[in-house]
Amino acid sequence: MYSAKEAAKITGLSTAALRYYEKESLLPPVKRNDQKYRQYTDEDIEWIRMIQCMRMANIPIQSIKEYVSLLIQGGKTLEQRYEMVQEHIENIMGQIANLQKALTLTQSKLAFYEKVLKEPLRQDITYAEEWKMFNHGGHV
Amino acid sequence: MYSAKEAAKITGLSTAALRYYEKESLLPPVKRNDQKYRQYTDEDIEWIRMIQCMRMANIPIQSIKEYVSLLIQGGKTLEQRYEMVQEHIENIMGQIANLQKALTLTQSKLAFYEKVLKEPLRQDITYAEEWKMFNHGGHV
DNA sequence: TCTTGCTTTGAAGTGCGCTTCATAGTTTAT
DNA sequence: ATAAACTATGAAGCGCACTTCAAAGCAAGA
Repeated sequence: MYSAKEAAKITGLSTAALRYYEKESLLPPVKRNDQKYRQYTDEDIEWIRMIQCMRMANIPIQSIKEYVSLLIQGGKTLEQRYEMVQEHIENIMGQIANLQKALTLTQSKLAFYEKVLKEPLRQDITYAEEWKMFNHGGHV
Repeated sequence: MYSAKEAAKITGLSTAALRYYEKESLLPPVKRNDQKYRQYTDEDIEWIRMIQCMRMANIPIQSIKEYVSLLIQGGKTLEQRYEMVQEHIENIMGQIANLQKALTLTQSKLAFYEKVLKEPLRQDITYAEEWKMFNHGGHV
């Protein structure tokens, strides 16, 4: 059992974010003690970690909410969850592909700068020249 | 020379977004014709593609603005740009790492669902059981 | 007792990256 | 001549994911 502050520390989220997630039904209602203070269980913490994993994949709160709703409804929603998870995977792979593209381009930019920095005479290059040279390498 | 609408079509951005970028100094002031209408050159289009590449890497507008500012100032800012680009690369690699992590977990989730779907007797699994089984596989 | 520190709540505020609106001027087609 | 289609501007609005605020309750230590 963890207090709000402890749960926040463990997960790296703010107590406000935890309350927000609960309010948005991203996690089931957290148990309270006599003083109405939240008492996060290990299960709650794991649940939060699952949410963090989904957020890390930039899955919107609303989609997580839908997934969690199905999860709570149980076994009969298995196929829907299966399809959702498939979509998530495709989404993540798309994001990775975009980032890889940007990474490749940015790395070639870095290589370009390295080259120019090694040639002191060329450091008076203008931005007009730069992007011409850079684009010649095939931008986007 | 392209009209606002043409530039929008070519880049896939809205004309409003193009004006917004210009307003925020993400691209140098675009030339106008007699009627004050914008006339995007091929260079402008390339510049916009560079911005799109950076946005694809989730680089915030403000950072792009700073980079562009240095770019326009020219050669003497080369080292600063070099450092910025290095930071961008690290940032992108970090994002990819996070997504890979999320992808791996999501794929193991999918595998779990596939397995359960192949065992009709187990489809009455509850969410409590599910995450126990799933977490046992090592969540996050 | 009184302060410090934890907690609660709903409501309002924030920052980002645009989008939409309202108003107005210009060009083209019918 | 008139309507349709394009452009311009500043300002306001929006969706998202939280954060911050304001007011209040409870608990332990000086």
